[in-house]
Amino acid sequence: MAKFLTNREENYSQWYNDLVIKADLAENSAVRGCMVIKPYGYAIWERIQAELDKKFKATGHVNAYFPLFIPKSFFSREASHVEGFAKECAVVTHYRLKNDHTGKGVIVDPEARLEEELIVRPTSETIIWNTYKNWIQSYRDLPILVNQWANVVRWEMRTRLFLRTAEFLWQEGHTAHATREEAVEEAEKMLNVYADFATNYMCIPVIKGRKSVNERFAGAEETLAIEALMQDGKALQAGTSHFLGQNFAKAFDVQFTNQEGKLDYVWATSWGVSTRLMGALIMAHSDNNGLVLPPRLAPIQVVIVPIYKGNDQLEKISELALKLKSDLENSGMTVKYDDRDTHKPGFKFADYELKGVPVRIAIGPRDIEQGTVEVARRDTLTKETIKTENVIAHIKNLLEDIHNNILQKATTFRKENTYYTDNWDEFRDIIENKGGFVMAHWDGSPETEELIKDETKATIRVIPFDSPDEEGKCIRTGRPSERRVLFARAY
RNA sequence: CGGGGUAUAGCGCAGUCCGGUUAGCGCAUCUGGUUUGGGACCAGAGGGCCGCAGGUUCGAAUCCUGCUACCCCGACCA
Repeated sequence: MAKFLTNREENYSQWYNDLVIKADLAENSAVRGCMVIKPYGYAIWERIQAELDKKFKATGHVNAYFPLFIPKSFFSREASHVEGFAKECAVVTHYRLKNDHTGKGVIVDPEARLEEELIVRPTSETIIWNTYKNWIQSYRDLPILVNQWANVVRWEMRTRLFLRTAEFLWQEGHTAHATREEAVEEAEKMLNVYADFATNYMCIPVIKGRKSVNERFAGAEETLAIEALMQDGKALQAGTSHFLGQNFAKAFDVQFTNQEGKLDYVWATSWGVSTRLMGALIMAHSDNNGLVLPPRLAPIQVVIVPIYKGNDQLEKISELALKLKSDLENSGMTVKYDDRDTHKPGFKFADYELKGVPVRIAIGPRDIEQGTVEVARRDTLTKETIKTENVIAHIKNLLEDIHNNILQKATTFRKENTYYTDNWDEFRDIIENKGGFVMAHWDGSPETEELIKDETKATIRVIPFDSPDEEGKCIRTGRPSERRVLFARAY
């Protein structure tokens, strides 16, 4: 089985690379660091978008679109923001090509230099706050709750499909508020939206918390994040939400008149998730047979494969298959009937397993005779024979079972790979040899975090919200600590 | 951006050291037939500017120079 995939236990990162390609999710393009997201991969992203978009709308947000290009001068307005992104910006300097005078090919027209260079957005805070300045005069104009679905570019040195690409797709929410409290509440609310989505749609349990100063977003006063644990024991940040304070309002002079008639700067948040979630989805659940997709995000939830000899059999089987398909669809499921005659059933079985389709129905002549179908589930790779009249209800329940099982499995895995330690040698041993989350005490200083990072490659993923107050000593320096924080090596 | 590796048919590779028939092999593709309850079999066929651009040579996949992309390891990051 799965003889085309690298074994997960032998070489996890090669397994991941193979899987992305073989499951037809994405491939590298002719442009360095930029991927082509293939139809099946994009279909999963569309499912992610659809569900998140619903949640954004349900929490009062609206979609809009801002430019891809940002004038260079905008970046220098917020000091730490420039510093954070300067090293990875693509810059547009010219607006025209012309024919090369030697005859072949085109060159950049040196006379078409832009007066002000444009930055391809690595994120949109600057252009958006420059715009919000015109939208906001009074407290009556607030809050502004805008999201945009867009692509952004960060010129990464080393890229991996979905996990880190030079161009990626994401959504970025940018909100403006009259009070600090309201903005803080918004940032927390959206983090909860992400956490809920990760858990209940992606079947990935996450730890919510604050980022340390070192890991904070450039320009934020506070960065909140959800962290997920991958099967190789590395952490992956699955969503971030920033409380931006008045930093961008001050940088772009966005003031409003409050109810007391006084001028004040606007309070801001921004929050986002990217196509990196695809990487999380793949790495959290999949196995040596291929993808394992959570039913709520699977583009195809049920596939029906006919097994037949000759057209007579196929006709009978198709009749039942099409009836089942339409009944399942009427019950809200997405179904594909694969009656291609160009591939054998065994090939199709393996192929849909590779692609992570949660449920497969096989119908052969024996089933027609006995009034049954064979139902196989992807997560456990088990099969059972079900009476045809029960199949709709059965599969509806089965999809729920699969959802719960995948989530349960991921939760158990995380539990088994979360360690508590107060001993530095043990800490190093866990990080180096076992991987996983390590809850340990930290003295709260950026210097100590940096030191631990240099020595172990582990960083503080988050300071968890639910980490209880607990007197202790810093794992590295022995200085006093008030609570445990979450350490791990990260993607 | 530093170190290492790779680039030959759609995919995976051999050939490159030591230049010399018509550049091979497996998978995939196409045609015909037999098949179909876990990645089918037999027979035949098609497919190549040897990554790109220069150079050396009577002659270059093979030697030299430059460029580009990908993979692995570091530094940086969602």
